[in-house]
Amino acid sequence: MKDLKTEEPRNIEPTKAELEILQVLWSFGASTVRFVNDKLNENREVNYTSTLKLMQIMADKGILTRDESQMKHIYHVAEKEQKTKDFLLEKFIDTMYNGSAGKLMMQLMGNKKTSKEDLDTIKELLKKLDK
Amino acid sequence: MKDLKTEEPRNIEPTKAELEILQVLWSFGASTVRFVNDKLNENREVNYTSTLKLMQIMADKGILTRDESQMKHIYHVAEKEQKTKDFLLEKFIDTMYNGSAGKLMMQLMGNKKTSKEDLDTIKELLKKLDK
DNA sequence: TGTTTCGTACGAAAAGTTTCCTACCTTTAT
DNA sequence: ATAAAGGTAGGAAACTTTTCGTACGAAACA
Repeated sequence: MKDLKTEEPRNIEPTKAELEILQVLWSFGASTVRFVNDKLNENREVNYTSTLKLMQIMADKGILTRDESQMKHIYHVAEKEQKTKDFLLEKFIDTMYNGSAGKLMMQLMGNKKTSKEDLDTIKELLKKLDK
Repeated sequence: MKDLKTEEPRNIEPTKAELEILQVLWSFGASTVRFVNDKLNENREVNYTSTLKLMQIMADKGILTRDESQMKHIYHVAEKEQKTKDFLLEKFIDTMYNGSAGKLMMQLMGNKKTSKEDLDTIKELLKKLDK
């Protein structure tokens, strides 16, 4: 058995179901299992104990930490949201665009999903960066 | 063997291992299993029959088609590369940025991975789009 | 011609992920 | 005080994905 307590906080790739949970915690902050499960059930049916189990596993992996001082444990995301998103974005760019963020940009620009507002936002950002 | 021929060509989400194979085919074009397996083995050890099996499964799912006229079957990607990438990018944006391409853009701009060249490319594109 | 090499096909094992049943404890309401 | 409601914990089942062993046919070659 590996001693998980001493493991380095290597970046872990969350599974699909884990990502759903992270999204809830990112949006609403530290929460109980009940709260997360309710949120998940707005989209699809999940049994309470399934969510509990998953969050326990995530705590074991170090993705979440929890406050057990109360009966209703409160789960926190261990890493900063931005750090995890940076990591996942980088992986996505690596696998999909051979590591070239520029290629991704270009795809975004030619994408219906990218609105005029998005483009304006970019122009603003570019101006700032130029200074 | 199940009759998969009548399946609708719904968008399928490739698994991780399937994506690796798609990347080889996207880069090098239609290939034999041997070729794909050799490429994969440049990164990690995989048994030939594992790759074969996976590509057969992908053909069953409709992700790949194959030319069986020769003994060495040639596998082709069924969908246009861009179509699959659009689909996967959209899913990524949905789960990571609540569907906002702009948010992704902003993250990219603040990202170390985005080089000056990338930014210049964007400026060029923006100019073209303005016309 | 025989043997070695290289290919496909198939099934099942192995590994990874997700779901939920059951047990049991604490809090709340009757 | 008891029942009901709601909480955690653990293990196993179910499902998905990945890997590979085995069988066997075709091609290459000695």
